[in-house]
Amino acid sequence: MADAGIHEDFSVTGSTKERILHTAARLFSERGFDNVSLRDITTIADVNIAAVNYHFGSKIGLVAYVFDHYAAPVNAARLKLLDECDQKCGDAPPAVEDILWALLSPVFHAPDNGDEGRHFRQMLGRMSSNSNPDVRSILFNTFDIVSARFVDTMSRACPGLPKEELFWRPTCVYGAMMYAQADNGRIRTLSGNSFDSTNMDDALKYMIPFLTAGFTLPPGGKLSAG
Amino acid sequence: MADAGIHEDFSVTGSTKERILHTAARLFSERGFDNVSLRDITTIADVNIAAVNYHFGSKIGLVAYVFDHYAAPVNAARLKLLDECDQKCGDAPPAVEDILWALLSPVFHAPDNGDEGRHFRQMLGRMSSNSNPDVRSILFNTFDIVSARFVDTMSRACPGLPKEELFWRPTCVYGAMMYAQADNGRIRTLSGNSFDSTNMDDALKYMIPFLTAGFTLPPGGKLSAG
DNA sequence: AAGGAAGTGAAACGTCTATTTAAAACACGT
DNA sequence: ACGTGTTTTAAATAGACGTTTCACTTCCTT
Repeated sequence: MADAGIHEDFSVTGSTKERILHTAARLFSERGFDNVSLRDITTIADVNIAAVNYHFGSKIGLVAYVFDHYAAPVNAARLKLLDECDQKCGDAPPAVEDILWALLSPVFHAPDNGDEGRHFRQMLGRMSSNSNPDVRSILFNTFDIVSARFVDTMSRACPGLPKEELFWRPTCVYGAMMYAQADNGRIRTLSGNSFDSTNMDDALKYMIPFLTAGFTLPPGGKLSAG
Repeated sequence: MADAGIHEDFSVTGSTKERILHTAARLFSERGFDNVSLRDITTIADVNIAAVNYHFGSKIGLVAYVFDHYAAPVNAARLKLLDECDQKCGDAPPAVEDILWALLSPVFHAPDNGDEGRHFRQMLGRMSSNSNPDVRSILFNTFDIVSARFVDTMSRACPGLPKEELFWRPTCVYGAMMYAQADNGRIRTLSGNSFDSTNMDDALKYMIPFLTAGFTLPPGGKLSAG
């Protein structure tokens, strides 16, 4: 019913509910939560605005559904990999690098996901610092279990690490992860944009050694070799 | 003129322009840009709503002013410290740890700033992933010079580092910095909240060794000592 | 003291927002 | 073909938003 001239080149196929879901994921990934209106979504999805409240209850219900839809398989993969970290090492401490891989690879190394994976990553990065209480509780509920599991496994990988370190080191990890996901282009222009900074295999290849080096530092500490 | 009953316990003293400035900084730091209305600000600041457009032109003019007001001394301090990095080492490469200190300490290590420093940090963390084009250009204009200088100095500290590394490593640094600044409480509850995670001396104490370890890694690389 | 700029005040502007209503269209088992 | 539950539609609702207008007061200069 809407003017065909303003249709985007992204797919707006499938059922009404699916079109809303995919369009919402794309717009949330580009503009965050507050800068996307239901009218934006329903216009591009070529759907009546009342359909959102019919299928998802409210705008916050929509974003909760979108989050769960994309986060569920990611979290499942993370927990599976964290399980393997524990099994692989027996009674010995698990490997820091494996734990970081378990946390990062399910989000970054998903070339098979195509646009969907990228939309979820950017949406996450965009909303990770949103202050809306409803958005915050969705984020907490979605990632609390795997975050707690990550810190727990990491504390066993680094026995004797004081709790201050177990706060600031994961803070560095989560910050780096979120910032890389949002891909807001701040750093790209400063470091020469002649290469593909959207290659998420590179994100893993370069970030995991970086974060591993920080996390394997002795408590409080300086590196032995300068 | 507004009802005295809803006054906050923060200071709402000074001129009209100052009251708007300080109240805006506080609210932006707590709720970001989109979730703060001019009516929120002017109600708490006990000021007529028209005063914002009179003194600052528009809402985006206000946030630009607030940013510049707080960022200018921080950026000056950063550039001064980066200059000292270069001078100290002569022709030899500057030290990675010193460069990170130059970037981080002016924001984190400012106990003398009190509430103002904290408001600026959180505001920065909250808005670093905002997608509003006007907000983005304010961020770019405010921090581009010092960011470019940071990457440049770091590239001389790490000669031979490929440009992919000069993208992903600063991404980790900026991400960790922004996430720590926003202080959204995600990690705190997971690592035992029995200590003071708002101590910004700790932020420097623990984050700089972490990030230094990552940045001093050989290109592409594994650490020599496991 | 007079004049003029600077600042403040109450009220309204038009636009956008999420949400709701109720009627119409559809799908489908009987 | 009929009736029933589900989905889609157009229209309207109430409220929040940034911004503007203009009359009023305050303050400083001459």
